Amino acid sequence: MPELPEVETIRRSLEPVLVAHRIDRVIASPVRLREAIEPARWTRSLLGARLLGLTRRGKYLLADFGQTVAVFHLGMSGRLMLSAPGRNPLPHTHLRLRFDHGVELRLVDPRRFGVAVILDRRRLASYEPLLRLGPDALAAHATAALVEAAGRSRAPIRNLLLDQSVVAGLGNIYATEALARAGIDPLRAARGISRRRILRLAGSVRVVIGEALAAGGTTLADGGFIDAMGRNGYFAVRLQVYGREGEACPRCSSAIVRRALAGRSVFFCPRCQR
DNA sequence: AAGCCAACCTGGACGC
DNA sequence: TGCGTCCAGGTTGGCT
Repeated sequence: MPELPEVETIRRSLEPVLVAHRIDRVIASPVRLREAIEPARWTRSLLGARLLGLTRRGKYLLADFGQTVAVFHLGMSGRLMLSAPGRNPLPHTHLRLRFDHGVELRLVDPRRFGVAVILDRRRLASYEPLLRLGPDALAAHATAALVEAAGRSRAPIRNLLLDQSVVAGLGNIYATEALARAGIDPLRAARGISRRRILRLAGSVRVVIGEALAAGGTTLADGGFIDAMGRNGYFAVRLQVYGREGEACPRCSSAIVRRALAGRSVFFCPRCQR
């Protein structure tokens, strides 16, 4: 579900509410997400700890508690939400962190593809999933990283955009939309695309992510994404091709096509995207 | 050795 | 109503 704009939207909604507050209760379920949650470790590490800051790397959210850092990834169905401690938790609530001003942060993740780990600050730098990430899609050198990787790769350009070790933060929606705006066929081998067009694609990535951020992310019809305050994102109405199989391309009115690529849907206009 | 793909899960939408 | 099938915003490890 959440790609860079959604994770950043969540980060921004949590930051003013939680930073500088201490945790006074931890309720963790020993559930298996991508890695197992260890309740005792969460309690031991976080009880009494003050949240110093919230940062984001790609789709990962990092909560800095000084000694320790909590690392979150929301997978496909994860939500971080704020609620009053007394309210009944939603099904699939795996983690509840109550802060000293009576606000509770809850991690809900039905499909359990997410990540919630507590790391010693010293071990943060050697945490594999973060080590693997390429530059953040919003970082200045993301463009250079994309140009460089595209020059070496025979993979379809859509797959390259999804590869977090090339550029971190893009998922299927924004990769698909960036390709539409750049007028590039998602199935084309990265290496076969001119440098000039890859540069244009890098620009489209930046524009799409920027617009999605301004809209507070993408909430599809199923209502999957909401920020920590329960608000929708409004970028769905601006999607040009994603989820629009059979609809008219906004530029040329040709029917938008859906294909499976690496087991995932990709949408494009066969006329505008070459 | 890069790149495909099944697997990890649940839930919702759809067809019969 | 119910049951089966397909699909979903992500990542990884194993295979070719």
